[in-house]
Amino acid sequence: MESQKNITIYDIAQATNLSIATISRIINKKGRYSAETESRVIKAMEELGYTPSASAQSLASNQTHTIGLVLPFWSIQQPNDDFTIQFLSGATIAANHLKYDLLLDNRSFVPSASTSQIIKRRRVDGFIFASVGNSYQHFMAELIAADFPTIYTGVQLPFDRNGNNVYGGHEIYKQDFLEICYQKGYHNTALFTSYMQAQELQMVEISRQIVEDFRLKKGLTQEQCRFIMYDYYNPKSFQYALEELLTQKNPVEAIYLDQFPTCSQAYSIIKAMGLRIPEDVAVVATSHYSRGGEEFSPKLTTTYVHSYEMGYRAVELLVNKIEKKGLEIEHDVPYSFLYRESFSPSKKTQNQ
Amino acid sequence: MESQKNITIYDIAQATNLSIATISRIINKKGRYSAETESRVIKAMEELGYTPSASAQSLASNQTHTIGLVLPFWSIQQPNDDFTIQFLSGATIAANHLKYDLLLDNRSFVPSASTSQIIKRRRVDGFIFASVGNSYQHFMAELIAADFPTIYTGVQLPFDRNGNNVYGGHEIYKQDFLEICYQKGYHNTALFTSYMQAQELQMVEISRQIVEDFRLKKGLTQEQCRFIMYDYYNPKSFQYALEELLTQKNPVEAIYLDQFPTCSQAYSIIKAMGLRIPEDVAVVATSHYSRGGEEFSPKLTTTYVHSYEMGYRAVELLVNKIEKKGLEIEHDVPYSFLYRESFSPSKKTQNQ
DNA sequence: TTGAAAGCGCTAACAG
DNA sequence: CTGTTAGCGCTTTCAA
Repeated sequence: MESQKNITIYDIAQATNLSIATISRIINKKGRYSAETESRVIKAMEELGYTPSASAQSLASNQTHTIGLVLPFWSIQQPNDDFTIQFLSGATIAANHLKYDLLLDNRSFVPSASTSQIIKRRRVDGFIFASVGNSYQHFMAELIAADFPTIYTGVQLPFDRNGNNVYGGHEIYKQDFLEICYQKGYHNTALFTSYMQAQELQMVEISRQIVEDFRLKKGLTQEQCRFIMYDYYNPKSFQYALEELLTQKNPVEAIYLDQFPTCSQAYSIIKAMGLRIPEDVAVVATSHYSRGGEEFSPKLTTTYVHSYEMGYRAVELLVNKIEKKGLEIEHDVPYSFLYRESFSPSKKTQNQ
Repeated sequence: MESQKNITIYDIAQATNLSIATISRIINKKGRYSAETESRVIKAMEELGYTPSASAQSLASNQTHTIGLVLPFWSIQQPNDDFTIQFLSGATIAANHLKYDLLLDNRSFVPSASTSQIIKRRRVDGFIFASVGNSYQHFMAELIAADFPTIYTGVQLPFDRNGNNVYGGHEIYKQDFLEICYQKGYHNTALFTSYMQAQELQMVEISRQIVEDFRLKKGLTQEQCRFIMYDYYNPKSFQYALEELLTQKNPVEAIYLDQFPTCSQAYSIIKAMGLRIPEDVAVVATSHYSRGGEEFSPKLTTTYVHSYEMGYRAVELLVNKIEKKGLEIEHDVPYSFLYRESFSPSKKTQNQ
């Protein structure tokens, strides 16, 4: 490895007979300089293969052009997390466009760290919290209170008065499913929620609440609108639950699932019982990428949560905040109800 | 937001009546200083809420304590990528332990960027390329040639003389599957490989090659050991292929799949034909997390690729390189063949 | 339009 | 064991 002297802004100042101040202006496209000077400088930079040092820039400008990204806690190995990977994709692309870097910054938020320290460390210009649950609420509250650029996913939090969130319809799409079923003439429905070891039960409770609220609102019985929690890693648990629903006096006509593997299982079970999808029972599930569901047969109807878009939007919103551009950016990323074969737009016509 | 003066190393030098040099030594646990001084300094740092500025440290020390992580190109939305998410988890944890940050650095590698510029930008101390395919080989070659700390996943590349890779058995476990079937008395086997739009066909070819090589080695016919490529998003394509294999004169006795959703489909199809797993046909698949397969019924036998471990190991190796510790770290992360119900350890005994 | 010079906050010889 | 001092490479007034 050649130990050649690192070429700096001084070298290119020298090469062009200009001062480093001018070079700096040109690098940052800031202040005034003649077009002629600019092209001369750019030429010199290319010839000498000059690239500004990121840390020198940060130190002098007090900006890092870096976004801290906090993802759900990693140490527990869990099955496919489409949300995270899609969110990450979108965030990466957006960061590229806006010329920011993404720092995976779970490290800043160790229990001992104080928010002010995190801010003062000046490692990043802002933070994005992607679906991290409650564990980070404390940090988020402080960050937001300190007016440090912060964006998080999900519904707006009580302590957040400025809408620092990007919302993908999380609590909404399950409600909508129930509503749609109700309107399309599906009379017995069930909403399944998976439970995995060591996962926050809070999510499960939210779903349970949605179902209860819906029942109340429409005056439905437990039988007409069920909430069912099952153990993800115990296929029998799901199987028994589903089989029972399918064989009772008034069998379920539509089910909602939150995991693709479970959908596959559901398909197996239903077919094994000699029932048809969607004629005998309709199936709907959550997906985080657009084609999710197409690999099923019959193709699966999904509530497609635009996780990719959410990641993109989160970065846009954050950069807007960091650079105080004051643009009006929509915080809401609506999900799509993607009708496919497993759920008929109308219950009435399906048996024709 | 209070515009209070930022507290720096000078402030804490003043508060303790020491010089900044001593403070710096204590921050970095480098050089000599008395225990008494140390505790005094630490106390002062806590009281004043001091945190060193990351960019100042980088500028002065020419180290960033940051690792650039390059993941497979994101713009194409694809289904669940367990490898990536697990790899990322492991890398995050390792980086935490070793006190490094992870920078998602697809941005450095835009077509226009030259490797030397990337290095000179000094944004990171080293790079990890996780399963990025051939698109980055050019960069990797230059980086390695320039002796810049670099680690990548997969088999060692021809231009890499130093073993800068971490290997998870990728080309091996499919071979092993065939070998195990052969030994256990499964005589007709098929290895399925999914094909997704816009994905590199190269991966598919590697699998095809494995099958051909195995046939040659054992003197098997096409019927005894098949390679089958199917369209992931066209379930019928898989279904027809599998049904045919199952109904021919000498039906397949064991199949290998590379996608979980496809496994689910296979289960459906097999059961719908009135066949049993594993008595009539055994099923094995790749998984990237340990419990993957348990959600199937009967539980799925998998070749469990330790992606999490690979991520962890990659970071360890890279840091070892960056800090020139010269530790002997194993590059190989063996996969595990996890026997579960869908594949009997012995074909002979299963019908008892 | 350009230049001079004072930092930004920290590290690392070197001297004591 | 501790202090002095010269950078690290760039940004940013303030003058010219």
